[in-house]
Amino acid sequence: MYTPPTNLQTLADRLKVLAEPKRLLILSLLMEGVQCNCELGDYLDMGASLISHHLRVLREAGLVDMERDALDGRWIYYSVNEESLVELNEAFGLFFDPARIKPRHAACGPQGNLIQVMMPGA
Amino acid sequence: MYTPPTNLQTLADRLKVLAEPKRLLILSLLMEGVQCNCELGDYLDMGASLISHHLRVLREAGLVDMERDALDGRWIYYSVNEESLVELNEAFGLFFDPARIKPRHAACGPQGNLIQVMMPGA
DNA sequence: CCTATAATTCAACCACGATTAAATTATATC
DNA sequence: GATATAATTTAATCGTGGTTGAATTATAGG
Repeated sequence: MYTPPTNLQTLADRLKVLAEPKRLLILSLLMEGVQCNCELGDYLDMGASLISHHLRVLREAGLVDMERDALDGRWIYYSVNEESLVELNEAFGLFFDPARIKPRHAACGPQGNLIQVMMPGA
Repeated sequence: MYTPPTNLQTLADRLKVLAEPKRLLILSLLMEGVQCNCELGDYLDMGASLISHHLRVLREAGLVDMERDALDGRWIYYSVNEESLVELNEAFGLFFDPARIKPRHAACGPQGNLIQVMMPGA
């Protein structure tokens, strides 16, 4: 059985979290310094419940952190976890590196057989 | 309404194509020089029909190319489209760049009001 | 306590896409 | 033409996850 270079399941999990336009939108806003659910709601035209849902997914993936306001605990501020973003960038860069592309090796089909015919000893 | 830096829908579309472990597996094999459906089947323990499905998705996304064998047209060889992989890498690198993270600006909550109190002219 | 606010959780609905097996296409060989 | 092979397409099933509104939690202030 073929064993891939990196853990594909975890890579796919991370990608799945990000493969959602509204989550990318939220992440983008968080990167630009926007913070709490209420303000996100102003920008995003989504229900607070839906924003909470997406924030939870992002948080469980380790991409964002949350923090209650010290003065008024009703307010929760979200921010992007820089470490996880660095990791993400590295993982993507490694897996989708064009340098990984190797030339074809004709192991099947007539081209593959051709090699057998011309190089019987191989 | 907030306008994100890049087209988030197209970015999400690309991510959605890749957010699938078996497609990542196929892509990984293609990058390592494996070519046709039959051989992929040997490595992947999937039905040919499912492999075809995933290859189609990857092809429609522009990530892989297909080519019929010149000698025996029944065989089809797949390969990774290097250009699209380069683009992908760039797009990911730009969007998930940790340098994009800006410091918080407290526009709401008590912290936000605090600014109003202390700097009424702002 | 009671009310108000910020946010989350819950329950229900719905659509999209992975998966499977059967049918179909395309090509080659006799 | 008839048969075989490589691969795709089709049709049907099924689970996961986005979406919504209502109920719930957590906190603050009178």
